[in-house]
Amino acid sequence: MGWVAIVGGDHGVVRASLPEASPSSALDAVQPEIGVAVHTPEQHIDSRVLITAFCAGEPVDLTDIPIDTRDVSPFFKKAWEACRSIPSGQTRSYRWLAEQAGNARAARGAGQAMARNKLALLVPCHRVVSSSGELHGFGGAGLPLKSRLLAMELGR
DNA sequence: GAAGAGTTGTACT
DNA sequence: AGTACAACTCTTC
Repeated sequence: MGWVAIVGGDHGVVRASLPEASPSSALDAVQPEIGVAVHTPEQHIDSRVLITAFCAGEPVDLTDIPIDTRDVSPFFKKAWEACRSIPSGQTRSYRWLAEQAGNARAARGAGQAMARNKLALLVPCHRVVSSSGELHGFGGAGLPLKSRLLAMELGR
Protein backbone atom coordinates (compact mmCIF):
# COMPACT_ATOMS: atom_id res chain seq x y z
CA MET A 1 0.00 0.00 0.00
CA GLY A 2 2.81 2.38 0.76
CA TRP A 3 4.45 3.80 3.86
CA VAL A 4 2.48 4.32 7.04
CA ALA A 5 3.85 6.16 10.06
CA ILE A 6 2.31 5.63 13.49
CA VAL A 7 3.03 7.61 16.63
CA GLY A 8 2.47 5.76 19.88
CA GLY A 9 2.02 7.44 23.25
CA ASP A 10 1.63 6.10 26.76
CA HIS A 11 -2.13 5.89 26.32
CA GLY A 12 -2.31 4.30 22.91
CA VAL A 13 -1.70 5.34 19.34
CA VAL A 14 -1.87 9.08 19.01
CA ARG A 15 -1.42 9.55 15.29
CA ALA A 16 -1.32 7.37 12.21
CA SER A 17 -0.62 8.60 8.72
CA LEU A 18 -2.27 7.50 5.53
CA PRO A 19 -0.31 5.20 3.25
CA GLU A 20 2.20 7.55 1.65
CA ALA A 21 4.46 7.14 -1.33
CA SER A 22 7.65 7.51 0.67
CA PRO A 23 8.85 7.12 4.27
CA SER A 24 9.64 10.80 4.55
CA SER A 25 6.21 12.01 3.49
CA ALA A 26 4.61 9.62 5.96
CA LEU A 27 6.79 11.05 8.69
CA ASP A 28 5.88 14.57 7.67
CA ALA A 29 2.22 13.67 8.11
CA VAL A 30 2.70 12.79 11.76
CA GLN A 31 5.14 15.57 12.51
CA PRO A 32 2.70 17.53 14.77
CA GLU A 33 2.39 14.65 17.22
CA ILE A 34 5.93 13.39 17.14
CA GLY A 35 6.56 15.17 20.42
CA VAL A 36 4.46 12.78 22.50
CA ALA A 37 5.92 9.64 20.98
CA VAL A 38 7.27 7.11 23.42
CA HIS A 39 10.80 5.91 22.90
CA THR A 40 9.95 2.32 23.51
CA PRO A 41 8.65 0.93 20.21
CA GLU A 42 8.17 -2.48 21.81
CA GLN A 43 5.13 -1.03 23.54
CA HIS A 44 3.39 -0.69 20.20
CA ILE A 45 4.94 -3.52 18.31
CA ASP A 46 1.56 -5.24 18.03
CA SER A 47 0.05 -2.20 16.40
CA ARG A 48 2.82 -2.17 13.83
CA VAL A 49 2.35 -5.82 13.03
CA LEU A 50 -1.41 -5.49 12.69
CA ILE A 51 -1.19 -2.48 10.42
CA THR A 52 1.41 -4.16 8.29
CA ALA A 53 -0.85 -7.19 7.93
CA PHE A 54 -3.81 -4.97 7.13
CA CYS A 55 -1.95 -3.25 4.35
CA ALA A 56 -1.02 -6.65 3.01
CA GLY A 57 -4.70 -7.35 2.54
CA GLU A 58 -5.13 -9.67 5.50
CA PRO A 59 -8.43 -9.49 7.43
CA VAL A 60 -6.93 -8.39 10.72
CA ASP A 61 -8.88 -6.65 13.43
CA LEU A 62 -7.51 -3.17 13.93
CA THR A 63 -10.01 -2.64 16.71
CA ASP A 64 -7.56 -4.28 19.08
CA ILE A 65 -5.17 -1.40 18.71
CA PRO A 66 -5.52 1.07 21.59
CA ILE A 67 -6.03 4.65 20.55
CA ASP A 68 -5.61 7.76 22.62
CA THR A 69 -8.68 9.95 22.34
CA ARG A 70 -8.48 11.72 25.67
CA ASP A 71 -8.46 15.23 24.33
CA VAL A 72 -11.32 14.69 21.92
CA SER A 73 -14.93 15.74 22.35
CA PRO A 74 -17.47 13.04 23.32
CA PHE A 75 -19.31 13.26 20.02
CA PHE A 76 -16.15 12.76 17.99
CA LYS A 77 -15.13 9.88 20.16
CA LYS A 78 -18.45 8.12 19.70
CA ALA A 79 -18.36 8.76 15.99
CA TRP A 80 -14.90 7.21 15.75
CA GLU A 81 -15.88 4.20 17.80
CA ALA A 82 -18.94 3.67 15.66
CA CYS A 83 -16.70 3.91 12.64
CA ARG A 84 -14.31 1.32 14.03
CA SER A 85 -17.23 -1.06 14.48
CA ILE A 86 -17.95 -1.14 10.76
CA PRO A 87 -17.02 -4.59 9.44
CA SER A 88 -14.18 -4.77 6.95
CA GLY A 89 -15.30 -4.32 3.40
CA GLN A 90 -18.62 -2.77 4.39
CA THR A 91 -19.75 0.82 4.25
CA ARG A 92 -22.04 3.09 6.27
CA SER A 93 -23.37 6.56 5.68
CA TYR A 94 -22.46 9.68 7.59
CA ARG A 95 -26.02 9.72 8.79
CA TRP A 96 -25.64 6.24 10.28
CA LEU A 97 -22.52 7.42 12.02
CA ALA A 98 -24.41 10.39 13.44
CA GLU A 99 -27.11 8.12 14.80
CA GLN A 100 -24.57 5.94 16.56
CA ALA A 101 -22.99 9.05 18.02
CA GLY A 102 -26.32 10.10 19.45
CA ASN A 103 -27.94 12.53 17.04
CA ALA A 104 -29.33 11.37 13.71
CA ARG A 105 -29.32 14.89 12.33
CA ALA A 106 -25.66 15.48 13.00
CA ALA A 107 -24.47 13.87 9.79
CA ARG A 108 -22.52 16.98 9.00
CA GLY A 109 -20.93 16.92 12.39
CA ALA A 110 -20.01 13.29 11.79
CA GLY A 111 -18.28 14.40 8.63
CA GLN A 112 -16.21 16.75 10.74
CA ALA A 113 -15.23 13.91 13.00
CA MET A 114 -13.95 11.91 10.05
CA ALA A 115 -12.27 14.92 8.52
CA ARG A 116 -10.26 15.51 11.66
CA ASN A 117 -9.60 11.84 12.29
CA LYS A 118 -5.91 11.56 13.04
CA LEU A 119 -5.91 7.78 13.18
CA ALA A 120 -5.97 6.68 9.59
CA LEU A 121 -6.76 2.99 9.18
CA LEU A 122 -7.42 2.55 12.91
CA VAL A 123 -10.61 4.54 12.42
CA PRO A 124 -11.57 3.29 8.95
CA CYS A 125 -13.08 6.49 7.67
CA HIS A 126 -12.79 5.10 4.15
CA ARG A 127 -15.75 2.87 4.93
CA VAL A 128 -17.98 5.87 5.41
CA VAL A 129 -19.81 7.11 2.34
CA SER A 130 -22.62 9.49 1.53
CA SER A 131 -26.21 8.42 2.08
CA SER A 132 -26.55 7.60 -1.62
CA GLY A 133 -23.85 5.01 -1.15
CA GLU A 134 -21.45 6.85 -3.43
CA LEU A 135 -17.89 7.72 -2.58
CA HIS A 136 -17.66 11.46 -2.55
CA GLY A 137 -16.32 14.13 -0.37
CA PHE A 138 -12.94 13.29 1.11
CA GLY A 139 -10.71 16.24 0.74
CA GLY A 140 -8.36 16.41 -2.19
CA ALA A 141 -6.49 13.29 -3.26
CA GLY A 142 -8.13 11.14 -0.63
CA LEU A 143 -10.69 9.57 -2.93
CA PRO A 144 -8.33 7.38 -4.98
CA LEU A 145 -6.79 6.04 -1.80
CA LYS A 146 -10.20 5.47 -0.29
CA SER A 147 -11.42 3.36 -3.17
CA ARG A 148 -8.12 1.50 -3.18
CA LEU A 149 -8.51 0.61 0.48
CA LEU A 150 -12.06 -0.58 -0.04
CA ALA A 151 -11.11 -2.69 -3.02
CA MET A 152 -8.35 -4.25 -0.98
CA GLU A 153 -10.68 -5.07 1.91
CA LEU A 154 -13.01 -6.77 -0.50
CA GLY A 155 -10.18 -9.07 -1.40
CA ARG A 156 -9.13 -7.47 -4.64
C1' DG B 1 -29.45 16.08 -11.91
C1' DA B 2 -28.66 20.66 -9.90
C1' DA B 3 -29.79 24.11 -6.49
C1' DG B 4 -31.45 25.43 -1.87
C1' DA B 5 -32.78 24.91 2.74
C1' DG B 6 -32.33 22.59 7.21
C1' DT B 7 -29.36 20.79 11.01
C1' DT B 8 -25.53 19.75 14.05
C1' DG B 9 -20.67 19.92 16.31
C1' DT B 10 -16.32 22.56 16.53
C1' DA B 11 -13.19 26.28 16.50
C1' DC B 12 -12.46 31.10 16.95
C1' DT B 13 -13.68 36.00 18.33
C1' DA C 1 -22.65 34.16 23.53
C1' DG C 2 -22.39 34.79 18.64
C1' DT C 3 -20.42 33.56 14.09
C1' DA C 4 -18.37 30.93 10.45
C1' DC C 5 -17.22 26.51 8.61
C1' DA C 6 -17.83 21.50 7.01
C1' DA C 7 -15.69 14.70 4.04
C1' DC C 8 -24.12 15.78 5.08
C1' DT C 9 -29.03 14.93 3.84
C1' DC C 10 -33.49 15.88 2.34
C1' DT C 11 -36.75 18.50 -0.48
C1' DT C 12 -37.72 20.95 -4.75
C1' DC C 13 -37.28 22.59 -8.91
